Amino acid sequence: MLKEERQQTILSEVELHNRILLTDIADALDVSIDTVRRDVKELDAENKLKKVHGGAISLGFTSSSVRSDNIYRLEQKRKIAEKALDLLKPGGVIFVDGGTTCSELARLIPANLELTCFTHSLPVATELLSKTGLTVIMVGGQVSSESQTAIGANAIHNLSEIKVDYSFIGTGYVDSYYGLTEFDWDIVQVKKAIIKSSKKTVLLSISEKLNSQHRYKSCDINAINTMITELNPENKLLDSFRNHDIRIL
Amino acid sequence: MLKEERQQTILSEVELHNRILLTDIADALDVSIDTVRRDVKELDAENKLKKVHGGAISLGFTSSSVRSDNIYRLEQKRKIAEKALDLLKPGGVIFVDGGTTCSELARLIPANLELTCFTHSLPVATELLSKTGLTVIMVGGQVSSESQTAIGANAIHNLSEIKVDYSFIGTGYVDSYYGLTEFDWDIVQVKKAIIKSSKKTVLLSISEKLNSQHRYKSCDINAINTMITELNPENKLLDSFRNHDIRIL
DNA sequence: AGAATTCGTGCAAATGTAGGCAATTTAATT
DNA sequence: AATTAAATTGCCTACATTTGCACGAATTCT
Repeated sequence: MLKEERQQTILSEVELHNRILLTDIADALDVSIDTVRRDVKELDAENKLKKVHGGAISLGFTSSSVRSDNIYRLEQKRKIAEKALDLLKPGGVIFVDGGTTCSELARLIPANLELTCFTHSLPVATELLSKTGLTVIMVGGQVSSESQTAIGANAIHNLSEIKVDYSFIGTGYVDSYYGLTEFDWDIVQVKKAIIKSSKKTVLLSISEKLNSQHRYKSCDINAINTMITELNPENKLLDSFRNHDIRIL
Repeated sequence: MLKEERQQTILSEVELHNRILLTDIADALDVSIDTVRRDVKELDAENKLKKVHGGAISLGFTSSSVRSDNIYRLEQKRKIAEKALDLLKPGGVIFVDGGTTCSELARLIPANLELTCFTHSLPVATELLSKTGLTVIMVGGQVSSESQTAIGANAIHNLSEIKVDYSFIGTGYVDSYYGLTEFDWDIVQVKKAIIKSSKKTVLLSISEKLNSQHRYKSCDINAINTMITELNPENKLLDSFRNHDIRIL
């Protein structure tokens, strides 16, 4: 049997079944496992498949990091996300909300950090999946096409059964007097559930949202333990939030 | 024997068998290995075939022709998905499994069809969200990075609380005797739960997977109500599935 | 934590490759 | 027809690749 031929067979098997064992292939092709191992190593180097312990898996599954390119105020959001990273500790359990800022946080989480991440956001979950150290748990429920997050009674019920160390949430509007508010009632219900299932809640918000409000209220401002904006913590714009027992980063 | 004639023979052998061994050809044509080697070298230079260590392979057979970003056997999968579309009725409630074939189904569902879709697959959910008529419900749970689907006890529990009209599932391996089998134990548990929560189960599988099996079993073959492959329903390859009360499309 | 796989490296045997060389065949020219 | 030049072929040798095995290290499973 020719080497090329063998590698082609291996590739087909991987594409067909998504995953293969070296032992199975060695058995099927009647060559030693070392040979298969070497083949898989080569194919991996050529980016034809992904080598894993004991076998190989198809690339088609693993490689998808989707991001819509023009995110509003991306630089500010990235700055916020970077500050939030400091709160992450190995072995921690966190919740990551939907929205572009939280997605940016998800993107910046180091791949090797050992962390358990809950989320109800499809894009965040997808992003987090590329990090090897993470355990990702999707909170299910009806998915809102607008926010791409699970909402509704089911999601809220699922949230009621967990308790995380930190939740990182975004908000539509934030005001030191009116607290966190939203345009959408369903979203508000979910935010409430998230906050309830968190020991500490971290708000990620660009400064542009400060001192704005809308019709439905997620929580009072002092339900927030830590607030992160792209601003310097001493910035005047944050003054009105200082006497609320909130840590400002 | 003329050189031209010999090279022609080599070429047709390569086209016929996709590959040849230098030793075989030398033997068959009763010339020295060196001569064959030189011939193959020339043919390779003329791009008539690809020379490899120990022999030659047909150009159409080379791995470089299979780019990894297009899905394996996409055309066949699309054909399957199109057949599956006929089963969808307005107002129906369905479950869509993960995997490339089911993703293709998700992609082809008409945007205006009024349908409630459950899924435990992140890519499928994301795909379905773009259709306005659909209600999408994500089944939550720990997300497997390999399959990008929710698996584990939580997902299974969530599945236990629903009952859908049709579930469209894929499988790693299918055999008329051994039934549906998988590589991964966790996946099997989820498939079982999916089947249990469906009134009818539709299997989507490309014919290449027929008559293959692996170690863990999802279900007997007659747990499947409808089986869809890219083949014509009358195809001989499907014969072994006919006496199992399965509708074959 | 202990057992069982799996991995990676080095090694040796077998097989395949490239290039030089001489013998033979083929083609062309005188 | 004889001669010469070119091409082809087979063989030989030195070198490269491939493959299976052994063994300690690393990883995963229970």
